[in-house]
Amino acid sequence: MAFALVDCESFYASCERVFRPDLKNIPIVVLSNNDGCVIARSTEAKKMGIAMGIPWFKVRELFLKQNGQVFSSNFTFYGDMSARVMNILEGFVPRVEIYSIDEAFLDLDSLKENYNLYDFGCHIRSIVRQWTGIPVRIGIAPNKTLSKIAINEIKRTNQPTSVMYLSTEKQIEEALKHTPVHKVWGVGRRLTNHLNNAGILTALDLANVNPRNIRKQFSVVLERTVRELKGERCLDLDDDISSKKQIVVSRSFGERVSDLKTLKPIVSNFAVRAAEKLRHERRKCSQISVFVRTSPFNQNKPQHSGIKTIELFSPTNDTRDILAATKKGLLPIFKSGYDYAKAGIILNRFSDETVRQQLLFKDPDSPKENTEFMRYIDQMNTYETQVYFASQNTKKWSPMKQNMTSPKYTTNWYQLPRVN
DNA sequence: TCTGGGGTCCTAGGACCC
DNA sequence: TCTGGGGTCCTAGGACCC
Repeated sequence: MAFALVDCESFYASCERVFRPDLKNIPIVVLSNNDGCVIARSTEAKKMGIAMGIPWFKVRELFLKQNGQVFSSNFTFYGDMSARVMNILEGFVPRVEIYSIDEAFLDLDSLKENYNLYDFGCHIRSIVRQWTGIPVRIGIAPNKTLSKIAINEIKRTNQPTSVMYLSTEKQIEEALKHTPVHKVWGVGRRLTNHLNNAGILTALDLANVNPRNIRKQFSVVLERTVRELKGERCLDLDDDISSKKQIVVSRSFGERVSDLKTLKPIVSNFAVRAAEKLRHERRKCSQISVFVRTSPFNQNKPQHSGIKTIELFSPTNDTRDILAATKKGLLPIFKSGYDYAKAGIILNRFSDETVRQQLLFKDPDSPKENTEFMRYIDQMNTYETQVYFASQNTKKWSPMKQNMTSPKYTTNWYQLPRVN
């Protein structure tokens, strides 16, 4: 009984390298939107001491002086590369859970009993590398939490094959002994403090406590973690793609926004994008939240954050309904006199697209809901937005600063790589 | 000067019901 | 005048993840 965790090495940085072989061995960092902070680093950049999440302005000088290469984030490209990797993985076993853009869990229980899982891992790794150019690590263990531990062990010991199989109790114990408790999946900053105070410093310490006591003192969540460290399987694979529960579209602004006239079209853009995502998932939603907030880093300026949730009479995925609700939600939370730094839309309460609720009474704001109509708009906008809604900001998707983006190598005909 | 975006799960407490 | 106890559902917020 085992799960495998496949984890792409420095994913965004590796993507940038696929079509730029000249960047081999060169430190690479990828920045968040607005070129705000560092969200990915190649091994070389990590060695330079560039921390994850650090604001770019703090390390810029040092990094460029040492001939580092920097990229603005290019999520269209990374998303496409991710889909290619996941597609390959889905060819190996029937049950795959795509956990994040750069990680997937594989259920290996369907394989024959005498199958050599370690060799299988090496095979997967070499195929993914050959077909996509992306290097992956593969951790194999009896459950999800331990497969995460296996990945950490590959990093810690610099395992040359990048594959590790924790099968015997002795191997597991050895790995746990070397894992500080804050590296355990599900143990964050708060819990680390509490656990350390209680004398629990390593994953092995945590594995040796009584799960019932942990539940009483902490939570069921941590109890499950403890049980998994002991080898029990508490977390199953979730390979149901329709199980998504919410869709969020939000951005920080490149420049602060303080008037409603500017804010409205920006938020409308978020709503349009959220509705597109919802239709792409073939779902409808019946609850929409709008939020705005000032920058929490700007302590000497007045702070305000507001969220308004709008309930819909019947589920919809029509952009016009979502725009109408967004407008209704934005007005009560907007207060003038503040410099807003971020806003967003959250869609909740999903149902299947085919569900159509009949209204008992005809409501004056009755939903516009026209699936066919929206389908045509989506088709026209597949590659580039051609049709806008009147309330949108047609110039830019949001006021965002981004200057160092690589080409959309794999998704745009005009940006294909050239061989000279 | 400059600090991401998109998710999940759990819990406490309020509203409401009988 | 006196004013219960037990339950469910919902929401906001916290903690965590990549």
